[in-house]
Amino acid sequence: MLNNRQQKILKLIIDDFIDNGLPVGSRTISKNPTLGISSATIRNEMADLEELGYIFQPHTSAGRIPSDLGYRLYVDSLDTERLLDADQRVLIRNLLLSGKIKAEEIVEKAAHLLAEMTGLAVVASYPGFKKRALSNLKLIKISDTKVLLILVSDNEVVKSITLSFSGTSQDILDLISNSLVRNLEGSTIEDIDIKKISRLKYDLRQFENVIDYLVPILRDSLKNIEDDEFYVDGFENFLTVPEFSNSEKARKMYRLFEEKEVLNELFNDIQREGIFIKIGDENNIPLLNECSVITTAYRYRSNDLGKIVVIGPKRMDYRGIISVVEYTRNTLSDIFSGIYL
Amino acid sequence: MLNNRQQKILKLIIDDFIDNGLPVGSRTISKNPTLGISSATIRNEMADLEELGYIFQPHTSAGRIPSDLGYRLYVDSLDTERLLDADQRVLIRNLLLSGKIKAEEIVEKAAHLLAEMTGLAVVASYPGFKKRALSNLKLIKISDTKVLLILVSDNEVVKSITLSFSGTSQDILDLISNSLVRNLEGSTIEDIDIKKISRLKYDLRQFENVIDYLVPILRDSLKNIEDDEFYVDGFENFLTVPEFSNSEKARKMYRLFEEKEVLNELFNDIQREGIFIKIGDENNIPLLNECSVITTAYRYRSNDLGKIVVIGPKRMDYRGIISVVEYTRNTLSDIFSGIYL
DNA sequence: CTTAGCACTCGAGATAAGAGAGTGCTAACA
DNA sequence: TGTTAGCACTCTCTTATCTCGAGTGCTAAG
Repeated sequence: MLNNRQQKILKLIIDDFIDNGLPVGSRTISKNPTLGISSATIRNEMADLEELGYIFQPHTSAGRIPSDLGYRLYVDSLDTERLLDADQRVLIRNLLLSGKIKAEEIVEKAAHLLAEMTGLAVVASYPGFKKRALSNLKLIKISDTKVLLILVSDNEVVKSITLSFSGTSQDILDLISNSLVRNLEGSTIEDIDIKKISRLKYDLRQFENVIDYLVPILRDSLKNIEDDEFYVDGFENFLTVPEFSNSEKARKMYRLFEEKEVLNELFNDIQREGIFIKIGDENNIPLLNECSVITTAYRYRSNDLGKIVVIGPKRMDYRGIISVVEYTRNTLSDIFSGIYL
Repeated sequence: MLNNRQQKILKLIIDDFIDNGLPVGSRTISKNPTLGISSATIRNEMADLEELGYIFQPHTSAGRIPSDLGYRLYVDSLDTERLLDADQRVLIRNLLLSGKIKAEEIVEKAAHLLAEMTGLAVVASYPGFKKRALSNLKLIKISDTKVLLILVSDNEVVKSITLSFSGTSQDILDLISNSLVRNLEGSTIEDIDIKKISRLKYDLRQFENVIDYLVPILRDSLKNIEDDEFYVDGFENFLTVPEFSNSEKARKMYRLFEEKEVLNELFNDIQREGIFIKIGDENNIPLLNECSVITTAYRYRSNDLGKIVVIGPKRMDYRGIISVVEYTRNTLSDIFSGIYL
């Protein structure tokens, strides 16, 4: 569609606009020595690029700004070769490996790191839980009226639920826990139903009344487990972007990051393998029509564990950001897959 | 110091400024029928109030704005009698009592509720943990290389810590857990030291090597427990306040809520019983010099459990907000003290 | 002590003028 | 046929100037 020179000009326009945020004029481009053509020629090419929909003018007699289509072509033709130097790689890996070993905390650290390195907002979902197999379970007495149910999945994620449950000793809870583990181990957590739970009745006939009391409570709390917690970081970065520093927009953006339904929609959007980018109107969520959204999934062995979403203005350093996101995703996957043990 | 009429005028000025956010002129005040004096007289009084430091003019020929001192007098002379009607009380109580029974979640719900009802930002600290006595403990195997340590305090708060610890079965972990509970129960969590932990050696001589491996890991992780988690809600409200919608200020504010050291400073400030208010420059944190900060502690029986801090512009509806904060605090204390069981 | 009257101040908003960046078009040139 | 210099034109942004009006402080009379 576009000839070589047009592509080159488009790239120069977008590079310049990403750097400066101002409409790019023909003179600016003509100064580029690798091009060697005058501003008048550039103007002609620009008029063509505009007609084709890759750039537009905010008003007559202004420079050009890339359209969503322009950004799309730009992003698709980026060579996403290794951009990070060894130092940066070591830095990311060491930070992610240092200290924390709780799955949630590692994800949070990765998201925080990404927010800092990209200067954008980052939302991450925690490792999935409901679809995983149960690997361990424990009931712990908290008070006379409360018991904590701890569930461990085979991907090493832990959830705890407080139950209203009174008048049982820790010893009996231990027996029940052991029996439950024996009976439920290996089941997918979302598949645990009352039948499976009820099996423990046969194990522990002597505590029948306690178990009759416990079973419905257990069932209800297992039903209520949700995989819809998100970690948000770097929102403040939106406040520095001129396009969003308008208080009303900033507020709407903040709201967006707090609403689980919207985040669920964002996270459940179809996506390709690897790094997936949606630009402007390509986003289904209207509020993100002025943004670009970069999504990727971190993995446990060969299954998606959770996702990381980077959100920023369309005017962002795609190359750099893609590199950082990709390397962070890979490192995270490696950590969860036990490469670094 | 101030005569009756002056106090009345000051109150009217502040009420008007809180409502409208614009400097208050003498004519506006003179319209008040309960006063029955002309604007010229008001002007004289205003000049006196200004000389005494209770109000000031943003520029010559503008109306008056309350100073910190003015707000202080205003707040101190508020009758904080019951302002909430029965409906609101029932609403708050029911919302806090519905559903959640995990301590952290109840605090979060209360903070969220406060943020919504006051339209301000709310920061809450979770129930204290380190200074409480240990009431239960459990080691749970997560994977071949990780063990989860669950600690329960006597005020029913639960903390979990992931340990790097490999090659032990859940059965042995159960034995160790039981012995640890026996040996440590009742100790303050921050007082648990290597001596106390080491006692379990005598209980479980047959697992001596496992225990030698575990003891330093346990000690280190107990040392690292911190009571410095905060829940923040309602930041978006700052984005609607004209005084703060300036993006640079908003960003600084956002930062403030993310920095643990600053929040620690905020929470560890001296405070009186009940509801404690700091206005403008009374705040030690420079960023809050344009804000009023309302602090209160929720309690477990007769000990402070954690604090709730409401932060907003100095121009806020003190009466209404104090009432809501107070009632929420009391309800929260009642819930934690077991009144509603 | 209170108040009407009045000159004065100052910010906010409207209007106008100019500068400057950038365009599209035309005509000449290689 | 593609490229370029030249030029008139457009539109935003900035700055300066003016006016309006709310509000003040002061004075003098009630």
